[in-house]
Amino acid sequence: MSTAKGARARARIEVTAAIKDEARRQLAEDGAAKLSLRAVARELGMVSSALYRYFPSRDDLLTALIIDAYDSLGADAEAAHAKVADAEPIRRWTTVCEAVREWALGHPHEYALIYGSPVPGYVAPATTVPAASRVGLLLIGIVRGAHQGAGVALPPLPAELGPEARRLADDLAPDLPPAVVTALVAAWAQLYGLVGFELFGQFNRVVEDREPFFRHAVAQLGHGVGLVFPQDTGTGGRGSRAGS
Amino acid sequence: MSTAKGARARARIEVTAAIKDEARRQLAEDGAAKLSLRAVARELGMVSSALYRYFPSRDDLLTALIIDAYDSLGADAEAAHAKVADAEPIRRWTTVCEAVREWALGHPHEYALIYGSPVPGYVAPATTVPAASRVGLLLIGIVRGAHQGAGVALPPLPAELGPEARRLADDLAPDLPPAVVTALVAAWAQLYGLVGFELFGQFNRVVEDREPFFRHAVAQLGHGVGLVFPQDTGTGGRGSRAGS
DNA sequence: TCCAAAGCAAGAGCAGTGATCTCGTAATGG
DNA sequence: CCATTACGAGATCACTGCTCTTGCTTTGGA
Repeated sequence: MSTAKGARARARIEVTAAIKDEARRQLAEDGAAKLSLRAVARELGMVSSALYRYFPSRDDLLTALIIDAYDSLGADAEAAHAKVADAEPIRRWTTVCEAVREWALGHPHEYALIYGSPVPGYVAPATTVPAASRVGLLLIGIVRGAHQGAGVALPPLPAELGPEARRLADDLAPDLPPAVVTALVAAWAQLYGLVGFELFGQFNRVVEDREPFFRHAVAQLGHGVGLVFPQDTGTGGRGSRAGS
Repeated sequence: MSTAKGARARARIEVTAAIKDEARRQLAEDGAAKLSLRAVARELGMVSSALYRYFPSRDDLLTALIIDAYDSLGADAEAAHAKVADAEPIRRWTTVCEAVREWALGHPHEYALIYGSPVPGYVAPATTVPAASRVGLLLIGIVRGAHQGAGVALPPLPAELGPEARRLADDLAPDLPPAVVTALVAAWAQLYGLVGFELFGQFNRVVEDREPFFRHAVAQLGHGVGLVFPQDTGTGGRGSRAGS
Protein backbone atom coordinates (compact mmCIF):
# COMPACT_ATOMS: atom_id res chain seq x y z
CA MET A 1 0.00 0.00 0.00
CA SER A 2 2.72 2.42 0.84
CA THR A 3 4.35 1.90 -2.54
CA ALA A 4 3.79 4.95 -4.60
CA LYS A 5 2.90 3.17 -7.81
CA GLY A 6 0.51 0.76 -6.25
CA ALA A 7 0.47 -2.97 -6.14
CA ARG A 8 -1.26 -3.26 -9.46
CA ALA A 9 1.37 -1.51 -11.50
CA ARG A 10 4.07 -3.55 -9.83
CA ALA A 11 2.27 -6.79 -10.44
CA ARG A 12 1.92 -5.84 -14.06
CA ILE A 13 5.61 -5.44 -14.72
CA GLU A 14 6.30 -8.58 -12.74
CA VAL A 15 3.85 -10.62 -14.76
CA THR A 16 5.15 -9.07 -17.96
CA ALA A 17 8.66 -10.12 -17.03
CA ALA A 18 7.49 -13.60 -16.10
CA ILE A 19 5.81 -13.99 -19.46
CA LYS A 20 8.93 -12.92 -21.29
CA ASP A 21 11.08 -15.23 -19.20
CA GLU A 22 8.90 -18.22 -19.85
CA ALA A 23 8.63 -17.32 -23.53
CA ARG A 24 12.41 -17.04 -23.75
CA ARG A 25 12.70 -20.42 -22.09
CA GLN A 26 10.39 -21.99 -24.63
CA LEU A 27 12.22 -20.15 -27.38
CA ALA A 28 15.52 -21.69 -26.32
CA GLU A 29 13.91 -25.11 -26.30
CA ASP A 30 11.90 -25.29 -29.46
CA GLY A 31 12.53 -22.17 -31.46
CA ALA A 32 10.36 -19.25 -32.41
CA ALA A 33 8.05 -21.19 -34.67
CA LYS A 34 6.86 -23.36 -31.81
CA LEU A 35 6.41 -20.56 -29.33
CA SER A 36 2.86 -20.94 -28.15
CA LEU A 37 0.90 -18.36 -26.20
CA ARG A 38 -1.21 -21.08 -24.68
CA ALA A 39 1.81 -23.04 -23.53
CA VAL A 40 3.30 -19.96 -21.95
CA ALA A 41 0.05 -19.20 -20.17
CA ARG A 42 -0.32 -22.81 -19.08
CA GLU A 43 3.16 -22.85 -17.61
CA LEU A 44 2.41 -19.65 -15.74
CA GLY A 45 -0.83 -20.98 -14.37
CA MET A 46 -3.04 -18.56 -16.21
CA VAL A 47 -5.46 -18.88 -19.01
CA SER A 48 -4.43 -17.96 -22.56
CA SER A 49 -6.76 -15.02 -22.87
CA ALA A 50 -5.17 -13.38 -19.84
CA LEU A 51 -1.93 -13.05 -21.78
CA TYR A 52 -3.53 -10.62 -24.16
CA ARG A 53 -3.72 -8.09 -21.36
CA TYR A 54 0.07 -7.90 -21.51
CA PHE A 55 0.85 -8.50 -25.15
CA PRO A 56 -1.78 -7.63 -27.74
CA SER A 57 -0.63 -10.46 -29.99
CA ARG A 58 1.92 -13.18 -30.40
CA ASP A 59 3.90 -10.94 -32.72
CA ASP A 60 4.15 -8.27 -30.04
CA LEU A 61 5.56 -10.80 -27.64
CA LEU A 62 8.06 -11.75 -30.33
CA THR A 63 8.99 -8.11 -30.80
CA ALA A 64 9.76 -7.81 -27.11
CA LEU A 65 11.94 -10.89 -27.30
CA ILE A 66 13.69 -9.53 -30.39
CA ILE A 67 14.62 -6.31 -28.64
CA ASP A 68 15.85 -8.22 -25.63
CA ALA A 69 17.94 -10.46 -27.89
CA TYR A 70 19.55 -7.51 -29.68
CA ASP A 71 20.31 -5.95 -26.31
CA SER A 72 21.74 -9.16 -24.92
CA LEU A 73 24.01 -9.55 -27.94
CA GLY A 74 24.98 -5.90 -27.84
CA ALA A 75 25.76 -6.05 -24.14
CA ASP A 76 27.94 -9.14 -24.58
CA ALA A 77 29.82 -7.57 -27.46
CA GLU A 78 30.34 -4.35 -25.56
CA ALA A 79 31.53 -6.16 -22.48
CA ALA A 80 34.00 -8.20 -24.50
CA HIS A 81 35.24 -5.06 -26.17
CA ALA A 82 35.64 -3.23 -22.88
CA LYS A 83 38.11 -5.87 -21.71
CA VAL A 84 40.47 -5.12 -24.61
CA ALA A 85 39.65 -1.46 -25.04
CA ASP A 86 43.32 -0.53 -24.94
CA ALA A 87 44.57 -3.16 -27.36
CA GLU A 88 45.36 -2.77 -31.03
CA PRO A 89 42.32 -2.08 -33.20
CA ILE A 90 42.61 -5.40 -35.00
CA ARG A 91 42.56 -7.17 -31.66
CA ARG A 92 39.48 -5.28 -30.59
CA TRP A 93 37.86 -6.05 -33.92
CA THR A 94 38.38 -9.78 -33.71
CA THR A 95 37.36 -9.77 -30.06
CA VAL A 96 34.01 -8.22 -30.88
CA CYS A 97 33.51 -10.61 -33.78
CA GLU A 98 34.25 -13.57 -31.58
CA ALA A 99 31.86 -12.26 -28.94
CA VAL A 100 29.15 -12.14 -31.59
CA ARG A 101 29.89 -15.71 -32.57
CA GLU A 102 29.91 -16.92 -28.99
CA TRP A 103 26.66 -15.22 -28.17
CA ALA A 104 25.14 -16.78 -31.27
CA LEU A 105 26.35 -20.25 -30.34
CA GLY A 106 24.99 -19.77 -26.85
CA HIS A 107 21.62 -18.40 -27.97
CA PRO A 108 20.96 -20.07 -31.31
CA HIS A 109 17.22 -19.55 -31.36
CA GLU A 110 17.46 -15.95 -30.32
CA TYR A 111 20.06 -15.44 -33.02
CA ALA A 112 17.72 -17.01 -35.53
CA LEU A 113 15.04 -14.67 -34.30
CA ILE A 114 17.02 -11.53 -35.07
CA TYR A 115 19.25 -12.57 -37.96
CA GLY A 116 17.34 -15.44 -39.50
CA SER A 117 14.39 -15.43 -41.81
CA PRO A 118 11.90 -12.78 -40.83
CA VAL A 119 8.43 -13.93 -39.83
CA PRO A 120 6.22 -13.43 -42.89
CA GLY A 121 4.00 -10.42 -42.55
CA TYR A 122 5.95 -9.27 -39.55
CA VAL A 123 7.83 -6.01 -39.87
CA ALA A 124 10.22 -5.04 -37.14
CA PRO A 125 9.01 -1.81 -35.58
CA ALA A 126 11.39 1.12 -35.34
CA THR A 127 11.69 0.40 -31.64
CA THR A 128 14.20 -2.31 -32.43
CA VAL A 129 16.63 -0.02 -34.20
CA PRO A 130 18.67 1.25 -31.25
CA ALA A 131 19.18 -2.23 -29.82
CA ALA A 132 19.95 -3.63 -33.24
CA SER A 133 22.59 -1.00 -33.89
CA ARG A 134 24.80 -1.64 -30.89
CA VAL A 135 27.22 -4.10 -32.49
CA GLY A 136 27.45 -2.03 -35.62
CA LEU A 137 28.28 1.10 -33.66
CA LEU A 138 30.94 -0.81 -31.79
CA LEU A 139 32.59 -1.86 -35.04
CA ILE A 140 32.41 1.66 -36.41
CA GLY A 141 34.05 2.95 -33.28
CA ILE A 142 36.94 0.52 -33.59
CA VAL A 143 37.60 1.40 -37.18
CA ARG A 144 37.32 5.08 -36.41
CA GLY A 145 39.93 4.73 -33.72
CA ALA A 146 42.24 2.90 -36.07
CA HIS A 147 41.96 5.53 -38.77
CA GLN A 148 42.30 8.38 -36.35
CA GLY A 149 45.95 8.97 -36.95
CA ALA A 150 47.40 7.13 -39.88
CA GLY A 151 44.79 6.13 -42.34
CA VAL A 152 45.48 2.92 -44.16
CA ALA A 153 44.94 3.14 -47.85
CA LEU A 154 42.19 1.02 -49.30
CA PRO A 155 41.83 0.32 -53.00
CA PRO A 156 39.87 3.06 -54.74
CA LEU A 157 36.18 2.50 -55.18
CA PRO A 158 34.66 1.99 -58.61
CA ALA A 159 33.03 5.11 -59.94
CA GLU A 160 29.54 3.63 -59.88
CA LEU A 161 29.78 3.19 -56.13
CA GLY A 162 30.89 6.75 -55.39
CA PRO A 163 27.50 8.28 -54.55
CA GLU A 164 26.38 5.40 -52.38
CA ALA A 165 29.71 5.29 -50.57
CA ARG A 166 29.45 8.99 -49.79
CA ARG A 167 25.91 8.52 -48.54
CA LEU A 168 27.02 5.67 -46.33
CA ALA A 169 29.86 7.70 -44.91
CA ASP A 170 27.60 10.67 -44.28
CA ASP A 171 25.10 8.53 -42.42
CA LEU A 172 27.39 6.31 -40.43
CA ALA A 173 30.78 7.96 -39.98
CA PRO A 174 31.33 11.29 -41.71
CA ASP A 175 34.86 11.41 -40.38
CA LEU A 176 35.90 8.25 -42.22
CA PRO A 177 36.76 7.86 -45.90
CA PRO A 178 33.84 6.51 -47.94
CA ALA A 179 35.90 3.54 -49.05
CA VAL A 180 36.45 2.52 -45.45
CA VAL A 181 32.80 2.90 -44.48
CA THR A 182 31.75 0.87 -47.50
CA ALA A 183 34.17 -1.90 -46.64
CA LEU A 184 32.96 -1.76 -43.07
CA VAL A 185 29.33 -2.24 -43.97
CA ALA A 186 30.25 -5.16 -46.20
CA ALA A 187 32.39 -6.69 -43.47
CA TRP A 188 29.52 -6.25 -41.03
CA ALA A 189 27.22 -8.29 -43.26
CA GLN A 190 29.92 -10.83 -43.98
CA LEU A 191 30.56 -11.38 -40.30
CA TYR A 192 26.97 -12.49 -39.90
CA GLY A 193 27.34 -14.69 -42.96
CA LEU A 194 30.11 -16.58 -41.22
CA VAL A 195 28.20 -16.86 -37.97
CA GLY A 196 24.97 -17.80 -39.67
CA PHE A 197 26.52 -20.51 -41.79
CA GLU A 198 28.04 -22.13 -38.75
CA LEU A 199 24.90 -21.82 -36.69
CA PHE A 200 22.46 -22.93 -39.33
CA GLY A 201 24.41 -26.04 -40.22
CA GLN A 202 25.85 -25.02 -43.57
CA PHE A 203 29.33 -25.82 -42.27
CA ASN A 204 28.36 -29.31 -41.16
CA ARG A 205 30.68 -31.84 -42.68
CA VAL A 206 32.62 -28.97 -44.28
CA VAL A 207 34.38 -26.97 -41.62
CA GLU A 208 35.33 -29.03 -38.59
CA ASP A 209 37.62 -26.93 -36.45
CA ARG A 210 35.59 -23.78 -36.53
CA GLU A 211 37.20 -21.55 -33.99
CA PRO A 212 40.53 -20.96 -35.76
CA PHE A 213 38.71 -20.80 -39.05
CA PHE A 214 36.47 -18.07 -37.73
CA ARG A 215 39.32 -16.24 -36.07
CA HIS A 216 41.27 -16.13 -39.29
CA ALA A 217 38.27 -15.15 -41.37
CA VAL A 218 37.37 -12.20 -39.18
CA ALA A 219 41.00 -11.12 -39.05
CA GLN A 220 40.91 -11.01 -42.84
CA LEU A 221 37.69 -9.07 -42.56
CA GLY A 222 39.51 -6.63 -40.33
CA HIS A 223 42.25 -6.22 -42.90
CA GLY A 224 39.58 -5.43 -45.43
CA VAL A 225 38.57 -2.38 -43.45
CA GLY A 226 42.12 -1.22 -43.05
CA LEU A 227 43.09 -2.74 -39.71
CA VAL A 228 46.54 -4.24 -39.51
CA PHE A 229 48.46 -6.37 -37.10
CA PRO A 230 51.17 -4.45 -35.34
CA GLN A 231 53.86 -6.77 -36.70
CA ASP A 232 52.43 -6.43 -40.16
CA THR A 233 53.17 -2.79 -40.51
CA GLY A 234 56.47 -3.22 -42.20
CA THR A 235 55.64 -1.90 -45.63
CA GLY A 236 52.75 0.22 -44.54
CA GLY A 237 50.37 -1.82 -46.64
CA ARG A 238 48.71 -4.96 -45.59
CA GLY A 239 50.62 -7.98 -46.21
CA SER A 240 49.73 -8.58 -49.53
CA ARG A 241 46.97 -9.42 -51.55
CA ALA A 242 47.34 -10.32 -54.97
CA GLY A 243 50.63 -10.76 -54.62
CA SER A 244 53.05 -9.91 -57.19
CA MET B 1 -1.65 -49.54 -73.63
CA SER B 2 1.21 -47.55 -74.96
CA THR B 3 1.94 -46.09 -71.58
CA ALA B 4 4.17 -48.56 -69.94
CA LYS B 5 3.70 -47.30 -66.43
CA GLY B 6 -0.07 -47.12 -66.39
CA ALA B 7 -2.42 -44.30 -65.72
CA ARG B 8 -2.11 -44.54 -61.98
CA ALA B 9 1.62 -43.92 -61.82
CA ARG B 10 1.26 -41.03 -64.19
CA ALA B 11 -1.49 -39.47 -62.19
CA ARG B 12 0.65 -39.79 -59.10
CA ILE B 13 3.54 -37.79 -60.43
CA GLU B 14 1.15 -35.26 -61.87
CA VAL B 15 -0.61 -34.76 -58.58
CA THR B 16 2.71 -34.64 -56.77
CA ALA B 17 3.85 -31.89 -59.08
CA ALA B 18 0.58 -30.01 -58.67
CA ILE B 19 0.93 -30.14 -54.90
CA LYS B 20 4.46 -28.81 -55.06
CA ASP B 21 3.44 -26.08 -57.47
CA GLU B 22 0.61 -24.91 -55.29
CA ALA B 23 2.79 -25.15 -52.20
CA ARG B 24 5.45 -23.08 -53.91
CA ARG B 25 2.84 -20.55 -54.84
CA GLN B 26 1.69 -20.23 -51.26
CA LEU B 27 5.31 -20.15 -50.14
CA ALA B 28 5.98 -17.18 -52.37
CA GLU B 29 2.92 -15.44 -50.98
CA ASP B 30 3.09 -15.96 -47.26
CA GLY B 31 6.33 -17.69 -46.44
CA ALA B 32 7.14 -21.11 -45.11
CA ALA B 33 5.64 -20.56 -41.68
CA LYS B 34 2.20 -20.03 -43.13
CA LEU B 35 2.33 -22.91 -45.55
CA SER B 36 -0.76 -24.94 -44.77
CA LEU B 37 -1.45 -28.45 -45.96
CA ARG B 38 -5.15 -27.84 -45.71
CA ALA B 39 -4.94 -24.69 -47.79
CA VAL B 40 -2.95 -26.48 -50.45
CA ALA B 41 -5.46 -29.30 -50.53
CA ARG B 42 -8.37 -26.87 -50.60
CA GLU B 43 -6.89 -25.03 -53.55
CA LEU B 44 -6.38 -28.30 -55.37
CA GLY B 45 -9.93 -29.42 -54.72
CA MET B 46 -8.99 -32.33 -52.56
CA VAL B 47 -9.32 -33.07 -48.92
CA SER B 48 -6.40 -32.54 -46.58
CA SER B 49 -5.98 -36.18 -45.70
CA ALA B 50 -5.47 -37.05 -49.35
CA LEU B 51 -2.26 -35.06 -49.34
CA TYR B 52 -0.69 -37.52 -46.95
CA ARG B 53 -0.65 -40.10 -49.71
CA TYR B 54 1.93 -37.96 -51.47
CA PHE B 55 3.85 -36.42 -48.62
CA PRO B 56 3.92 -38.22 -45.29
CA SER B 57 4.09 -34.94 -43.40
CA ARG B 58 4.33 -31.21 -43.79
CA ASP B 59 8.05 -31.42 -43.20
CA ASP B 60 8.46 -33.83 -46.08
CA LEU B 61 6.70 -31.41 -48.34
CA LEU B 62 9.05 -28.73 -47.11
CA THR B 63 12.02 -30.97 -47.82
CA ALA B 64 10.87 -31.41 -51.39
CA LEU B 65 10.54 -27.65 -51.75
CA ILE B 66 13.97 -27.17 -50.24
CA ILE B 67 15.60 -29.47 -52.75
CA ASP B 68 13.77 -27.75 -55.57
CA ALA B 69 14.91 -24.39 -54.29
CA TYR B 70 18.54 -25.45 -54.11
CA ASP B 71 18.26 -26.82 -57.62
CA SER B 72 16.59 -23.71 -58.94
CA LEU B 73 19.30 -21.53 -57.46
CA GLY B 74 22.01 -23.87 -58.68
CA ALA B 75 20.58 -23.95 -62.18
CA ASP B 76 20.37 -20.16 -62.34
CA ALA B 77 23.92 -19.79 -61.12
CA GLU B 78 25.20 -22.37 -63.58
CA ALA B 79 23.34 -20.77 -66.45
CA ALA B 80 24.73 -17.35 -65.62
CA HIS B 81 28.19 -18.82 -65.40
CA ALA B 82 27.86 -20.62 -68.70
CA LYS B 83 27.29 -17.30 -70.44
CA VAL B 84 30.67 -15.99 -69.32
CA ALA B 85 32.53 -19.28 -69.19
CA ASP B 86 35.34 -17.87 -71.31
CA ALA B 87 35.81 -14.64 -69.41
CA GLU B 88 38.39 -13.84 -66.79
CA PRO B 89 37.95 -15.75 -63.52
CA ILE B 90 37.10 -12.63 -61.56
CA ARG B 91 34.35 -11.85 -64.03
CA ARG B 92 32.96 -15.37 -63.73
CA TRP B 93 33.15 -15.10 -59.95
CA THR B 94 31.18 -11.88 -59.72
CA THR B 95 28.71 -13.15 -62.30
CA VAL B 96 27.91 -16.19 -60.21
CA CYS B 97 27.63 -14.08 -57.07
CA GLU B 98 25.26 -11.70 -58.78
CA ALA B 99 23.20 -14.61 -60.04
CA VAL B 100 22.87 -15.83 -56.47
CA ARG B 101 21.73 -12.40 -55.37
CA GLU B 102 19.25 -12.08 -58.17
CA TRP B 103 17.77 -15.47 -57.55
CA ALA B 104 17.44 -14.58 -53.89
CA LEU B 105 15.70 -11.29 -54.66
CA GLY B 106 13.37 -13.09 -57.01
CA HIS B 107 12.61 -15.95 -54.63
CA PRO B 108 12.87 -14.42 -51.16
CA HIS B 109 10.83 -17.01 -49.34
CA GLU B 110 12.58 -19.91 -50.99
CA TYR B 111 15.88 -18.30 -50.10
CA ALA B 112 14.72 -18.00 -46.51
CA LEU B 113 13.79 -21.64 -46.64
CA ILE B 114 17.26 -22.81 -47.54
CA TYR B 115 19.52 -20.17 -46.01
CA GLY B 116 17.38 -18.73 -43.24
CA SER B 117 16.68 -20.05 -39.80
CA PRO B 118 16.15 -23.78 -39.86
CA VAL B 119 12.75 -25.07 -38.79
CA PRO B 120 13.11 -26.26 -35.21
CA GLY B 121 13.24 -30.00 -34.94
CA TYR B 122 13.70 -30.29 -38.66
CA VAL B 123 16.97 -31.69 -39.89
CA ALA B 124 17.71 -31.54 -43.58
CA PRO B 125 18.09 -35.08 -44.88
CA ALA B 126 21.24 -36.05 -46.77
CA THR B 127 19.15 -35.95 -49.94
CA THR B 128 19.55 -32.21 -50.04
CA VAL B 129 23.34 -32.26 -50.15
CA PRO B 130 23.91 -32.59 -53.91
CA ALA B 131 21.49 -29.81 -54.75
CA ALA B 132 22.86 -27.64 -51.97
CA SER B 133 26.41 -28.05 -53.24
CA ARG B 134 25.93 -26.79 -56.74
CA VAL B 135 26.83 -23.15 -56.19
CA GLY B 136 29.77 -24.08 -54.02
CA LEU B 137 31.13 -26.42 -56.66
CA LEU B 138 30.77 -23.68 -59.22
CA LEU B 139 32.83 -21.30 -57.12
CA ILE B 140 35.46 -23.94 -56.49
CA GLY B 141 35.70 -24.56 -60.22
CA ILE B 142 36.25 -20.91 -60.96
CA VAL B 143 39.00 -20.56 -58.41
CA ARG B 144 40.59 -23.76 -59.58
CA GLY B 145 40.68 -22.45 -63.11
CA ALA B 146 42.28 -19.24 -61.96
CA HIS B 147 45.00 -21.00 -60.03
CA GLN B 148 45.67 -23.51 -62.75
CA GLY B 149 48.66 -21.83 -64.16
CA ALA B 150 50.02 -18.98 -62.10
CA GLY B 151 49.16 -19.42 -58.48
CA VAL B 152 48.44 -16.18 -56.74
CA ALA B 153 50.02 -15.86 -53.36
CA LEU B 154 47.77 -15.37 -50.37
CA PRO B 155 48.96 -14.31 -46.95
CA PRO B 156 50.23 -17.26 -44.96
CA LEU B 157 47.78 -18.96 -42.66
CA PRO B 158 48.23 -18.84 -38.91
CA ALA B 159 49.70 -22.04 -37.54
CA GLU B 160 46.58 -22.93 -35.57
CA LEU B 161 44.60 -23.10 -38.78
CA GLY B 162 47.01 -25.40 -40.59
CA PRO B 163 45.38 -28.76 -39.90
CA GLU B 164 41.87 -27.54 -40.63
CA ALA B 165 43.01 -25.83 -43.81
CA ARG B 166 44.63 -29.03 -45.02
CA ARG B 167 41.50 -30.99 -44.21
CA LEU B 168 39.39 -28.47 -46.12
CA ALA B 169 41.68 -28.66 -49.12
CA ASP B 170 41.67 -32.45 -49.05
CA ASP B 171 37.90 -32.57 -48.97
CA LEU B 172 37.05 -29.83 -51.42
CA ALA B 173 39.93 -29.23 -53.80
CA PRO B 174 43.10 -31.21 -53.22
CA ASP B 175 44.75 -29.47 -56.13
CA LEU B 176 44.48 -26.04 -54.54
CA PRO B 177 46.64 -24.55 -51.79
CA PRO B 178 45.00 -24.84 -48.35
CA ALA B 179 45.12 -21.08 -47.91
CA VAL B 180 43.06 -20.61 -51.05
CA VAL B 181 40.49 -23.22 -50.09
CA THR B 182 40.14 -21.70 -46.65
CA ALA B 183 39.62 -18.25 -48.09
CA LEU B 184 37.14 -19.72 -50.53
CA VAL B 185 35.00 -21.30 -47.85
CA ALA B 186 34.99 -18.07 -45.91
CA ALA B 187 34.07 -16.09 -49.01
CA TRP B 188 31.29 -18.55 -49.71
CA ALA B 189 29.76 -17.91 -46.30
CA GLN B 190 30.33 -14.18 -46.59
CA LEU B 191 28.55 -14.04 -49.91
CA TYR B 192 25.43 -15.33 -48.26
CA GLY B 193 25.91 -12.85 -45.45
CA LEU B 194 25.69 -10.03 -47.97
CA VAL B 195 22.67 -11.53 -49.71
CA GLY B 196 20.92 -12.37 -46.47
CA PHE B 197 21.38 -8.93 -44.97
CA GLU B 198 19.88 -7.31 -48.03
CA LEU B 199 17.03 -9.77 -48.25
CA PHE B 200 16.14 -9.87 -44.58
CA GLY B 201 16.01 -6.12 -44.25
CA GLN B 202 19.19 -5.47 -42.32
CA PHE B 203 20.28 -3.03 -45.02
CA ASN B 204 17.05 -1.05 -44.84
CA ARG B 205 17.81 2.58 -44.25
CA VAL B 206 21.50 1.75 -44.40
CA VAL B 207 22.48 0.73 -47.90
CA GLU B 208 20.35 2.37 -50.55
CA ASP B 209 21.97 1.67 -53.89
CA ARG B 210 22.57 -1.98 -53.38
CA GLU B 211 23.65 -3.25 -56.75
CA PRO B 212 26.97 -1.42 -57.03
CA PHE B 213 27.56 -2.03 -53.37
CA PHE B 214 27.10 -5.74 -53.85
CA ARG B 215 29.16 -5.82 -57.02
CA HIS B 216 32.07 -4.17 -55.30
CA ALA B 217 31.78 -6.35 -52.21
CA VAL B 218 31.86 -9.60 -54.15
CA ALA B 219 34.72 -8.33 -56.27
CA GLN B 220 36.65 -7.78 -53.05
CA LEU B 221 35.59 -11.27 -52.02
CA GLY B 222 37.05 -12.53 -55.26
CA HIS B 223 40.33 -10.77 -54.57
CA GLY B 224 40.39 -12.48 -51.21
CA VAL B 225 40.53 -15.84 -52.91
CA GLY B 226 43.27 -14.74 -55.25
CA LEU B 227 41.33 -13.58 -58.29
CA VAL B 228 42.55 -10.42 -59.96
CA PHE B 229 41.39 -8.14 -62.69
CA PRO B 230 43.43 -8.49 -65.84
CA GLN B 231 43.98 -4.80 -65.79
CA ASP B 232 41.68 -2.43 -64.20
CA THR B 233 39.55 -0.33 -66.42
CA GLY B 234 38.62 3.24 -65.91
CA THR B 235 39.87 4.40 -62.59
CA GLY B 236 43.20 2.78 -62.91
CA GLY B 237 44.68 -0.23 -61.23
CA ARG B 238 43.48 -1.49 -57.92
CA GLY B 239 45.86 -0.20 -55.48
CA SER B 240 46.64 -3.47 -54.00
CA ARG B 241 50.24 -3.74 -54.63
CA ALA B 242 50.53 -0.04 -54.46
CA GLY B 243 49.64 0.10 -50.87
CA SER B 244 52.51 2.47 -50.79
C1' DT C 1 -11.29 -63.43 -67.81
C1' DC C 2 -11.71 -62.97 -62.95
C1' DC C 3 -10.51 -61.39 -58.40
C1' DA C 4 -7.60 -60.44 -54.52
C1' DA C 5 -4.38 -56.89 -53.46
C1' DA C 6 -3.00 -52.42 -53.49
C1' DG C 7 -3.68 -47.39 -54.29
C1' DC C 8 -6.51 -43.77 -53.39
C1' DA C 9 -9.94 -39.95 -51.80
C1' DA C 10 -13.29 -38.75 -48.53
C1' DG C 11 -14.94 -37.76 -44.06
C1' DA C 12 -14.97 -37.78 -39.16
C1' DG C 13 -12.35 -36.87 -35.37
C1' DC C 14 -8.33 -35.51 -32.06
C1' DA C 15 -5.51 -32.33 -29.92
C1' DG C 16 -3.71 -28.25 -30.45
C1' DT C 17 -3.26 -23.10 -32.07
C1' DG C 18 -4.12 -17.57 -32.01
C1' DA C 19 -7.58 -14.51 -31.21
C1' DT C 20 -12.09 -12.39 -29.50
C1' DC C 21 -15.81 -11.56 -26.45
C1' DT C 22 -18.41 -11.56 -22.21
C1' DC C 23 -18.78 -11.55 -17.38
C1' DG C 24 -17.93 -11.29 -12.49
C1' DT C 25 -14.40 -9.71 -9.27
C1' DA C 26 -10.94 -6.90 -7.29
C1' DA C 27 -7.95 -2.95 -6.94
C1' DT C 28 -7.65 2.22 -7.86
C1' DG C 29 -8.11 6.84 -7.04
C1' DG C 30 -11.01 11.14 -7.28
C1' DC D 1 -17.37 5.90 -0.70
C1' DC D 2 -18.12 4.45 -5.17
C1' DA D 3 -17.62 4.88 -10.21
C1' DT D 4 -13.91 3.59 -13.08
C1' DT D 5 -10.63 0.71 -14.51
C1' DA D 6 -7.72 -3.46 -14.78
C1' DC D 7 -7.81 -8.11 -14.64
C1' DG D 8 -8.49 -13.33 -15.06
C1' DA D 9 -11.65 -17.02 -16.25
C1' DG D 10 -14.34 -19.36 -19.55
C1' DA D 11 -16.65 -20.05 -23.78
C1' DT D 12 -16.24 -19.74 -28.56
C1' DC D 13 -14.48 -19.24 -33.45
C1' DA D 14 -11.86 -20.50 -37.23
C1' DC D 15 -7.98 -22.57 -37.97
C1' DT D 16 -3.85 -26.06 -38.01
C1' DG D 17 -1.28 -30.99 -38.69
C1' DC D 18 -2.33 -35.51 -38.39
C1' DT D 19 -4.73 -40.28 -37.86
C1' DC D 20 -8.09 -43.66 -38.75
C1' DT D 21 -11.87 -45.89 -40.98
C1' DT D 22 -14.75 -46.56 -44.98
C1' DG D 23 -15.67 -47.37 -49.38
C1' DC D 24 -14.30 -47.00 -54.53
C1' DT D 25 -11.05 -47.81 -58.51
C1' DT D 26 -7.11 -49.31 -60.68
C1' DT D 27 -3.76 -52.92 -61.08
C1' DG D 28 -1.50 -57.19 -62.16
C1' DG D 29 -1.15 -62.14 -61.52
C1' DA D 30 -3.64 -66.78 -62.11
